[in-house]
Amino acid sequence: MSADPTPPLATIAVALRRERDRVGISLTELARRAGIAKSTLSQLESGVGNPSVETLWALGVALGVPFSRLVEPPAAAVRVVRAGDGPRIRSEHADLTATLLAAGTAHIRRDVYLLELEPGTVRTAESHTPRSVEHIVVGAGRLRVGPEGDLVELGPGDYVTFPGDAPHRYEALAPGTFAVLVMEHP
Amino acid sequence: MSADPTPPLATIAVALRRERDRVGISLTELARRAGIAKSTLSQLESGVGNPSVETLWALGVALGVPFSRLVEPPAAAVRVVRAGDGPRIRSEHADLTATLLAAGTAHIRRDVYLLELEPGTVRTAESHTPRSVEHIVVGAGRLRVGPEGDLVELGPGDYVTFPGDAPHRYEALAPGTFAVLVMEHP
DNA sequence: CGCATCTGTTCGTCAAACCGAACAGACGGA
DNA sequence: TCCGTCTGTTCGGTTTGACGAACAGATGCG
Repeated sequence: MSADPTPPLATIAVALRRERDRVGISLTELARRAGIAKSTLSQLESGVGNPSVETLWALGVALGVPFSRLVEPPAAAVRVVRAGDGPRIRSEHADLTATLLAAGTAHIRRDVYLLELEPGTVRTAESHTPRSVEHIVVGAGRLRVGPEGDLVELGPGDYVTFPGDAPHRYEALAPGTFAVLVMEHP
Repeated sequence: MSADPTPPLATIAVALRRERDRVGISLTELARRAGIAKSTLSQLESGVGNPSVETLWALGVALGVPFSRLVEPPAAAVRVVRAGDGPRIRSEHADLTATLLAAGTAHIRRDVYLLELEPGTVRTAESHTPRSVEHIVVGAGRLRVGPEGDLVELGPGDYVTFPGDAPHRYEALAPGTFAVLVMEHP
């Protein structure tokens, strides 16, 4: 779990260009939003220069991406898991099934679950590993979810993220509720 | 939005001190291992100064921690993005809106999108960055998606993953189709 | 004590990051 | 065509981050 020994001089250049293209704005516009000189940005995208943290931070904010996305340096076949397929982890406490869709690898700690819940019971999770984060998107039904004291109600298409290392709970409010859960482990 | 507006000037200071204490080495020793002047490190731990990326990167390597641990503020708070909210990237070619929900962090380069599509048009993507991977879970409607020649049809709860660096397409087959897209960038 | 060696700090110098303006090229409208 | 406005680039001038040495304080050993 050591850090990457490659100084991201060139990585920053391509990352800036990639993220800027994603947002779809010009170099001039990005420089204006970030509050930096466009000459500076031009040189950064050209791969020359060693930006200060403040400069790169401002760019990250303007691009709407986390800072690390700009500095961390940068395989698969078609696989389908139909609803109801896949290895299931059934909760013994509540009417809930968690289906592991894609387990993370060493470098990419990422688990994608499909949650299926039925109303009437509450699924509580004490806490996961420190600094873990949960992302949830509801596909159908209604879901009351979140840390104790910060519960929110979600409908189809609603999204919520919250720390996974604090006690939290899931509770379906309508039949046929399902959601996508992306759990990050540090 | 997603990026933190607070410049991590002070965050870096406490992070450096914390990680250095964890390793159990002196300021002088850390400066030597990182190949930077100890005066520079002293000022950084004092909260003054705005280090360059190279400098901070060297410190991250010497400390054996990922770069982002030195700059990212501690934890994630509860954040809700209601359906229809969030910054949208609207396609000009088809009836599709992509909403950026959560950009990835240090080791985990992952963007979570909520895709909303209407039938009748086809959204084609040439290719993203090499080795990128897409994960899709359909929330409602029907979706025909995948690389050219390997298209699959998905209903609510269905899941598919495929390489993102090859030409692929999205096509809604029913009104009100939406899906969760998790895109990984290497 | 006297000296060595560590701790982290402060100071002067230099290279470089940053800025602003001036620049050439592309595109669109009158 | 001519003008206006966008694109991104390159060029001096100013600001500042990084360096190395000199510094005071703490600890240890003969």
